[in-house]
Amino acid sequence: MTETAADTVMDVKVDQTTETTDILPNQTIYVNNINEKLSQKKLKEQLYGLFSKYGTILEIISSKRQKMKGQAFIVFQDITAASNALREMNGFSFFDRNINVQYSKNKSDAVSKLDGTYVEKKRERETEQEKRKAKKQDNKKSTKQSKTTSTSTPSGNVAPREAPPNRILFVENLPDNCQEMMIQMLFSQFPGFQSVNMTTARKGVAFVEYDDDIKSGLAMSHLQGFKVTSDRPMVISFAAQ
DNA sequence: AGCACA
Repeated sequence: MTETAADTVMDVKVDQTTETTDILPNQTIYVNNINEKLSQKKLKEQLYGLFSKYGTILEIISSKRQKMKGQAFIVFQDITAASNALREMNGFSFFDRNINVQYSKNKSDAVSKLDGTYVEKKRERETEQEKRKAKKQDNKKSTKQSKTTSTSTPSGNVAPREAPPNRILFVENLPDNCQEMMIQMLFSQFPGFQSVNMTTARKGVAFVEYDDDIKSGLAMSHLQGFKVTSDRPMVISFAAQ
């Protein structure tokens, strides 16, 4: 009796988890497929009642515009609250509709204002009507202005750097008297924390290492703009490769 | 279906 290994069939259960992982975690959740019969006031009341158990809700945004009907943004204070709400409430039957819950694509203004990263408005604030007309004029622009003047960075205007996700965070705009222990206490409260490195060569910056770039991103979203001192919001970016 | 905050 010889069993050939070729006869053993691997019974692989194909788990087609249809997770919407195309959007990064966000402390704001985007809800759609909401019954459009609800008035704005009633809608917000109901959403508050349903979602406040997951954590502090900073704000609920909904609009009566046709484009925005049946949708709402629920801004949580914590990303974990948003995650739990998403997990539990996606597909929930709400006034005879199964609501769809995702992370918001964008950061809410309410969050940016708390972060200190809120930028008032773009210079050219285009209404949606103007956008349509300007659409045709959307030709090539000289992309050579992408150099940011980062020679000297004033303490109030440091912007996070554009970099792909990295498990190591680059933290800057820290006050001079900021010590490594202080940074560790802040960042170690988030899962996956590994270490802090502050080089004496550059003051006011630190590198914080996590298990992976998901964990580091989560910590960043929590601590972005955190003011170690009242005039110094820390600026966090993914470290350069 | 549809990602805004005036």
